[in-house]
Amino acid sequence: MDKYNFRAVEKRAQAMWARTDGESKDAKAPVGKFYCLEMFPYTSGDLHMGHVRNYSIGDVLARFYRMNGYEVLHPMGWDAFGLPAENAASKSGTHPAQWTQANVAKMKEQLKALGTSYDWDREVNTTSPDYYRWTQWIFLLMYRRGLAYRKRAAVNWCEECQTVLANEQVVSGLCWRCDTEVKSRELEQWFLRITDYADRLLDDLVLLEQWPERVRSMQVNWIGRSEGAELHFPLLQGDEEQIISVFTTRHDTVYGATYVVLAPEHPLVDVILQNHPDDAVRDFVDQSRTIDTQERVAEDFEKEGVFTGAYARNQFTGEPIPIWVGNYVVYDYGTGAVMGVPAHDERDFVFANKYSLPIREVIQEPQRQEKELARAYTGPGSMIHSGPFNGINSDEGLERIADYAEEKGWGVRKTNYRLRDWLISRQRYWGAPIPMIYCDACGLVPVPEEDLPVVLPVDIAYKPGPNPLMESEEFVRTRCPQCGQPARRETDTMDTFIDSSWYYLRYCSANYDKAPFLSQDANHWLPVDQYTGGIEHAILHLLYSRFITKVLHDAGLIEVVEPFKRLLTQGMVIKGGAKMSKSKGNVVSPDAIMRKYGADTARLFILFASPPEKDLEWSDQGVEGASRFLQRVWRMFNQYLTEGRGSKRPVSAQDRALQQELHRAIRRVTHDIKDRIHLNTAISAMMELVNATYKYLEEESPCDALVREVFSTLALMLAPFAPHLAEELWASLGGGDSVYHQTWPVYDEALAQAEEVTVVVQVNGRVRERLVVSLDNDEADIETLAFASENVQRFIADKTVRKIIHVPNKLVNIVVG
RNA sequence: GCCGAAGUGGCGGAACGGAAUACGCGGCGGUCUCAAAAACCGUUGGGGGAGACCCCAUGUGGGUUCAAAUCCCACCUUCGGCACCA
Repeated sequence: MDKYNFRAVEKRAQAMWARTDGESKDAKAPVGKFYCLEMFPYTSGDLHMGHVRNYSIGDVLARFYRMNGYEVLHPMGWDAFGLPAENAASKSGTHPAQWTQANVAKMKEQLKALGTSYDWDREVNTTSPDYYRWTQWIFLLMYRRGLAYRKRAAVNWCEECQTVLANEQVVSGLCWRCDTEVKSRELEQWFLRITDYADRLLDDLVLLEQWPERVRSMQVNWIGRSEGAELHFPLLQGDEEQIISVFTTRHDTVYGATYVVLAPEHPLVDVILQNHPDDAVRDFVDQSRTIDTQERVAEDFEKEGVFTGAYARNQFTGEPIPIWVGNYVVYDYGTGAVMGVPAHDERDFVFANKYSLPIREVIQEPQRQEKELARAYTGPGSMIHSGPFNGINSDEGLERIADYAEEKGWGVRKTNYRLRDWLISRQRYWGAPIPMIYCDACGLVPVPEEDLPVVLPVDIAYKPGPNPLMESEEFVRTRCPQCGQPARRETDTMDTFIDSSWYYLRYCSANYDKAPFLSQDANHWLPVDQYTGGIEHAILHLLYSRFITKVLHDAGLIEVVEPFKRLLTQGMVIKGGAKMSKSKGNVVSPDAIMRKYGADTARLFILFASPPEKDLEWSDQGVEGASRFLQRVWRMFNQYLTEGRGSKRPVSAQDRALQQELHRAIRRVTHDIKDRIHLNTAISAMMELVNATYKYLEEESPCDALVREVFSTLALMLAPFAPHLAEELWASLGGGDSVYHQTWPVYDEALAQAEEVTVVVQVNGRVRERLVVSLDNDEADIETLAFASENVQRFIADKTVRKIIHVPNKLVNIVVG
């Protein structure tokens, strides 16, 4: 018996696709459009198993929708700017451009070997001037719209990467790329005003019904909207004009505010120190200011404070209250100052007890027994000691106090966000240059659109160390577009997350050279119907892309407000319980697997082993199993078609049973791909059909027409998963054209229905008998049969029948007691 | 601490109010073979019983229901996000 030769089969199929490339794109009279997108890879050099998983899932969907008559956009490209290219260049002496190009070539070959069906006519590469020209264009658009600006601020600095990082790129105090501890540095940098969009980014999450809950919740956390009020506490001594503003979400407790605390960095601290010089305070402030943010948020960090000697007025009570400086107050958040309400805030309670500050209860805790307050009560309750608000419930008090504060001018309603503006400057070479010019006379001048792209010089000798752009006279020296005088170019490049935050738009008009994209193309294809990629981008890439989409929408360039309609975040590929990594030595190379078993097996295993969104444990035996299944299918076809044992004869019960299996399989495979994207169960449905067919073929005389129907359907259903084998099987059935030019099989509900069903008979919910009866049998007859069962009778015995639950064609439950 | 996800055979997982353990892996037995591999067939949650059958089991404990892996409440464990955020 011949063995299935995957090498020959894959070669034949790929040669055929190369010939017919482009044909499948032109669906005649499409039933609709389907934009099927997978996150494009960073060009690190090799495809890893995570990519194989990602792109296998996407390819199944693209092929499935094509066969279902959709006009499918399934593009691929390269996220190719970035630091690893520079690091590799430092190590090997290859120019980042060369390194990148070589990697693109290799990865593209690997993708093709995997049998993916990308539309390579739309390939994009973020390092190509044809691409980053438009990245720069988008930057200028944002600059014009007041969304790109420079400011001096404390920023995250990674010593290893020699560049600054956005907040999103600092993961628990470490650089997202190299795990180096991030330091704070005071620098002037470019920012994008993503905070202007905080509300919309948060509110529009409800539109993303087809996103995983956890991604949405991560974005909610990240944006961190907090609604409250800013309340004013005028300084009593010294300069009466000075006001301390505090942010609070519990302004209902303001009558209990017995002190205020300033962050050590707060500017008023210095003002107070001038009026109340005190060495102890000075020392405390100086010391606190040097403590690292990292250290400050540590679990065991001791909350400490010192009284400044100054007082402010709580305008609600009219009382003077002491002003403290506290090392736990974060200058970056809110106003950098807080009011202390020890009775109703846990931190304040601890702080007040430590420094013997007065504690005043202003919310009555319902049903409290003890007279003494043992800990802060943070729940709602009736307001007390709160002047005109006594007796009001604190929930309502929030509104009433806010109104009162605004009326009196003692404060305003205020919403705060955790989200910070997006820091996009990078002191790196391998990125898109920020298209700005510094002129001594005119100041900051944007590069005129017609001068784009600002080309990244690639003919310079790359060497490790600081950004070589700074030393490139040729790059830096330019003329001011406004006055024509000599000027300098910005040498910082853009965060590569900008490149990837609009690539899905570029695909729509990949070869258009007058604009980043044509609105009509974008409006045709967007939103992306199905976006597939790793969970690691839950915040970074997905938040930035949503932001850019909204900006482009506001500029009138696109209709959609959200770019990705349905999101699938695939799980990691792990081995031995850990993520595959070189350092752990548990990496399985896709090349090796494809060499040994072929692309179809690699795809099938990775899709079968786990549902897409869960982590997938790699199993060599599982790969064997996938390979065995494909062999089994191939052998079944080969054997039957060469032996030709089929015959024409009247339809038997066995024929009917197989036909039923067939239609059930179509129903399940279709539903599992389309509605649930549970590709593992779709595959198991096909396995069941193959098992049933093997059993059927063991019979004396299989019905030829039926076998051929099963075979051709199987070839069609297998096509998205094992594209090469499917092509071979289709050809073996005499189908001339590619299997992808066929339409997806349709199931017949009536044929999927069995003529005989098993009805379960329960007594008090426990199964006691199974009846095989014809479909839609008379209910009374079934109940008679049920009661006739000896075993059922045993459990009914002398008890009284209280109730009979009858679910047609499923079960009868006899309740006795 | 807050938010989210998940706990099912030896393993990956299926079922997501109506037969728990589909499918695959692994194990066991068989056919073929001098033998092995491959392939094919059968079997495989635990316990009891000669057997018909019975009992127990979906992280733990309650609840709703004729019926719960599935719905509700509480708890435990694991993973992920956020966090002196006022």
